[in-house]
Amino acid sequence: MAQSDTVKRILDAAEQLFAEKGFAETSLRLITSKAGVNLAAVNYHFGSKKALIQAVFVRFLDPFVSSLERELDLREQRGDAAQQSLETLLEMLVDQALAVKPRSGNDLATFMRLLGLAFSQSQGHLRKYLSEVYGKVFQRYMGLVVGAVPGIPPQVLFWRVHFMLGSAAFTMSSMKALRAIAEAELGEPRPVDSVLRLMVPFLAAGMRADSAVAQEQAALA
Amino acid sequence: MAQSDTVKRILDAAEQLFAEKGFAETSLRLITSKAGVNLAAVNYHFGSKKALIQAVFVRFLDPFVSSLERELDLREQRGDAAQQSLETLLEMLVDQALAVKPRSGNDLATFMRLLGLAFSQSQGHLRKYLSEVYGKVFQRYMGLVVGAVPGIPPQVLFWRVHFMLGSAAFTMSSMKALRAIAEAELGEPRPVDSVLRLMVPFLAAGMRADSAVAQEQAALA
DNA sequence: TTTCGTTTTAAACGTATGTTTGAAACGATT
DNA sequence: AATCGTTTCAAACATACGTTTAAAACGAAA
Repeated sequence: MAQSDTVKRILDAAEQLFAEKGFAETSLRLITSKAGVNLAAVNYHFGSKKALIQAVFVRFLDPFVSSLERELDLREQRGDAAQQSLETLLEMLVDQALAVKPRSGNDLATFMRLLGLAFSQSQGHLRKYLSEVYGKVFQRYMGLVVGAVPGIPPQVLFWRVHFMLGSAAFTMSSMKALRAIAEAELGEPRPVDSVLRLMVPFLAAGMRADSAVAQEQAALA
Repeated sequence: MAQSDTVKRILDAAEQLFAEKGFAETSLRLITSKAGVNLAAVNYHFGSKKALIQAVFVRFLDPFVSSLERELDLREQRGDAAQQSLETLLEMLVDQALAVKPRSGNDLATFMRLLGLAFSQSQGHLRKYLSEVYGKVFQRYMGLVVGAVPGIPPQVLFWRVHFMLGSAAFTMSSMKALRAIAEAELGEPRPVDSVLRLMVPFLAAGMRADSAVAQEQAALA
């Protein structure tokens, strides 16, 4: 009883602090004091700070990836998997992200920020771990994305996928700061989920940009 | 004589190491030992590590921003400033970046990575400093970009600009790793400058995506 | 109530960091 | 050759971190 409670308190505190300050900038002392547990509890229950970081990601990524996988299965057995439009595929991702039911004191912005951090701030160990655990689903999804953009050479497609990834990762990891700027400049900012949906047509249009032009651009170095 | 030499050696070492490992992960001891100078030299010549980071950025950003500003002046007095196409504006940025003459042992990838780090890894002090020093040019350029995409509501434009920024920042700061992956998957990877040019049509198409669709997407929350 | 594995605790350990110090070396000027 | 401001240097300082330790507290089972 006490065990799972301490573990949960640590995970909650770590999740929130990581999202606010990043990994390296968040010390175990800060985490444990916010969680109201002893400093040594992290090493006792998780083994190390690195393992704690991984545990935080597993806890919030597992439901997301599971539900994404279920949705992929569903669409595959409906037989329309191969003919998904790019927009539909991107919307699916947004919907799955929005569908993850938030825990107490843990809003969508926190989820988004962690997702962004996973790419932008991840130390070697995290990137390796995440690609081991979730790489298969990621590649399955990316295969569909690639299939939805016909007529683009593989080399160009590779980079465009990562342009897309970068746009999403940066936006999500800077979501809080960007919404603050938007509020100062334009008044009441969009809700987080609305920003996510705004990305869909932007990314889809970029993926579909004329590839002949792209090749030409890139050639005249 | 000895003075400027030590300063330059420190800046060179710091620039390269920052680009390789990031700011927090690069210690002063590593920098000074690579530079072949005494540890205390950094605090003597720059005052602090933060000031050193700023100095590194000033040294490589100044020529870039100056030449960008000259180009903006040129186009403005030619009178075609207001009617620049988005592609032309983006190409201008790429060309200016490519035109910065590399110092010894300092290639384009290093420059790109630092530029990416300026957005993705910047601590508070750096972001604040950079926006103080270069904010005006940045806004001037962004004004042209916004002007080149008519018919998009300001709220949507705001977010698309940052989608663009994110794509560029992420790609540049991960350039080395991504090129390594591209090599493993697709053989001989594109040169760095070619990747930059590949971004232009992708970003331009995203910026011009149908905004009615975008609004609609964002509305059905 | 005693026992025994689990969990919590306060304290210390070892290491790494940025910074400061005070003396030594240097180099141009007088 | 003596002087004096500048620069270099080895060493120490102060602090923060992740981790380990050993004893204490706990809680269910015997």
